[in-house]
Amino acid sequence: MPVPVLNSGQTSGMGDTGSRTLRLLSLLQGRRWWPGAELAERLGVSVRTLRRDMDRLRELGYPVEAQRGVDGGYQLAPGAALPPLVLDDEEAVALAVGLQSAAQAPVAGTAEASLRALSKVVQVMPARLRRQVEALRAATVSAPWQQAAEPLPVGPLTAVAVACRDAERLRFDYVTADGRSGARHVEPHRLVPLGRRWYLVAYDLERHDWRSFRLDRVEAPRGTGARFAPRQPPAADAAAFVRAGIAALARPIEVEAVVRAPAAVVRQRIGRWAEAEDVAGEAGPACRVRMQADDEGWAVMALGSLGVEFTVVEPPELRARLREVAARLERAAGLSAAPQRTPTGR
Amino acid sequence: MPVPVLNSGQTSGMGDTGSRTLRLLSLLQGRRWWPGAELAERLGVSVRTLRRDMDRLRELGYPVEAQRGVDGGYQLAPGAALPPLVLDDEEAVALAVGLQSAAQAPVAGTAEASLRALSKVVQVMPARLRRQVEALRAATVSAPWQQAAEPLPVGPLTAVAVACRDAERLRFDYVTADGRSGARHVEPHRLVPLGRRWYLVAYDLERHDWRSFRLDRVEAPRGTGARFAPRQPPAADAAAFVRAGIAALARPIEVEAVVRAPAAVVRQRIGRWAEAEDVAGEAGPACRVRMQADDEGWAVMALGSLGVEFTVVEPPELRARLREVAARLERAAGLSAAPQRTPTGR
DNA sequence: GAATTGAGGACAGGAACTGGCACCTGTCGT
DNA sequence: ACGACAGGTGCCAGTTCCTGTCCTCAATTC
Repeated sequence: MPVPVLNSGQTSGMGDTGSRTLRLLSLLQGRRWWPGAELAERLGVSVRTLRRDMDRLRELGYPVEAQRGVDGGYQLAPGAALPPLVLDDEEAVALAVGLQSAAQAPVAGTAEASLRALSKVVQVMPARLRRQVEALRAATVSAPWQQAAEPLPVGPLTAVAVACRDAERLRFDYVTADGRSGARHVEPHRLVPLGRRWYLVAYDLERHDWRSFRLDRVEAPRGTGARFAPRQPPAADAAAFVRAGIAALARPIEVEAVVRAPAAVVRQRIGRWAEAEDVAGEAGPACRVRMQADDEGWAVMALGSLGVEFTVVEPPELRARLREVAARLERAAGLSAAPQRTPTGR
Repeated sequence: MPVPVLNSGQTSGMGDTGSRTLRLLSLLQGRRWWPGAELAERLGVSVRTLRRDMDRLRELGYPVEAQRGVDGGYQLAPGAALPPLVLDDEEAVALAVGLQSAAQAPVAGTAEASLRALSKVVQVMPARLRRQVEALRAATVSAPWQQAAEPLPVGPLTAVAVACRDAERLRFDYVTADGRSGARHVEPHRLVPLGRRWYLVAYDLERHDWRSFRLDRVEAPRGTGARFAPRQPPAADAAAFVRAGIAALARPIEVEAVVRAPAAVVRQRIGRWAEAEDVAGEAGPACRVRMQADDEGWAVMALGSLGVEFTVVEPPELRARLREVAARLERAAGLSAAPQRTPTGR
């Protein structure tokens, strides 16, 4: 039957209490305050039964609060546990888009949880909604200069996450750092957010060893359907394993700079990607900023965007890059408005 | 047996089929594949009853798929409608953080939906989780240079959204553009995402007229508990009303530039905030970019971050700003590593 | 104090749920 | 091809639970 969501409609004679309870939950989530009479009418039951439904909800642990007297009503309050969320299509799409951007740029502790939640949603999301999410994803470049972290499509990300969760073997094509590509067949162990990227720790079934894969180099991952018994992981901490692996290859640039602004301001702006500590400056507030970047352009923009004076301390190469960008901006300012001019661009 | 959510406990004698159905849903969402026997055991019912539960779910519209034979099992597939999501605490926090950042930087069509979903979650979220969200929010500055959109705390944003949804009067302090602050008492009508900000369209009960308020200037909004009957809105399209209001005051800068890169690349990087169209360039690909910004620095960074040559066409003032930034970067590059130097900064 | 609105007990009829059993139907391994 | 496995279905009997109605309280507002 074409049930929209938890609601068969007028329900002429059917007295299915389970579905009704969910509808009630949905109604309570959709508006803060409801008069009992209206709820009863919407659910197609008597007021007495509505009260019984409320009792049921309360027994299940939902903090349904009621107000008596004139203008009384019911309301769902924050409680100990989170009730099941009943979302409509638009909300689900928004949720997926939001969660995805949260998963892309992993915040402290929420990355894994974001991914788990995202997997749950995507797994049960109708195909048409998934297409919407994919379409909107293109619009959610979180930061223009953050090209290092190209947004991953939802599908692959969650596909891998689900495979990890369910201990399902995985096949994909992988492009190594030196550009060679090849098919892989692995037993996925865990997804690790590190820096601004996701890494997959997995047991490579052909190389018979543990490997870590950069997720943005994983192409077309697909579960094989074959489940496996979890192996002894290569390290107690999967993140440590990945860190050890990538430390051997490309190490990110360690940037250190002195910025003529209070540390608080810098933290506010660059946030999680930098550490800032105030230093004594004889010319107004200043702070020392340390950050990691795997792209010089990124660091330049992050610092330049602060809008205050700064000096680069640590990687001398960065100065050349700064001059380069400065020159480019200078050219952009100097050129006439006419689009045709010297092709200095790449 | 000690089921976390949706379960009152062992329920000695009560045959709570509704709760069990939800638990089943939760289990199915938490793992892709389940053998029937295990599910039955977890739910404490016979396999026969489990099958009936599956039937129930299917009747409710959930696409439960089953696999027969050795190694068979059940799995919840994407279907026509979205089932209620059963999330744990961490996932809920991640969801709130993600949705909030999605709501902060409104993407095309998802802003309102994000906010709706966020309201639903926050409304029923236990206080301890709300504190976690608030704590994590600080870490989610979406883009360093995007200082224009200081992140709004979750509380106020959703408080206003809920008040709009439920037609509840609202009190708050408001700081006008010229710095005066005062208490307001309004009937909130709608939240409108415009540019990178939220505006509240509301009927001001003291000034007896419709006003639009910039949400980041709204302080400590709190619902009064008094509900009101919706008035005739000031305009069919709330967004138009806001647009008319702010057009009278500070109009954003219209930036036009020619960038030496394909339009597709620019769109990818600056995404939703700019329109780009390819133009014929005799020196490689080029495109004309139009964007709105209410901050010159923003525009400079957006363009500068593209990493390619460009020229500013439209606001001549922007060129001065470009030179200024270029000079600053040049100074940052030229200065010695020692932090002490001429205080050219502001 | 009256009106409103939720809380809760009692009751009777009826609907629905549960477990068990038999049997069918795909799927996979031997 | 055969058998084991696991889900699908029909049926039955017993029990439970749900629902609407009627009535009385309790809290809140005017």
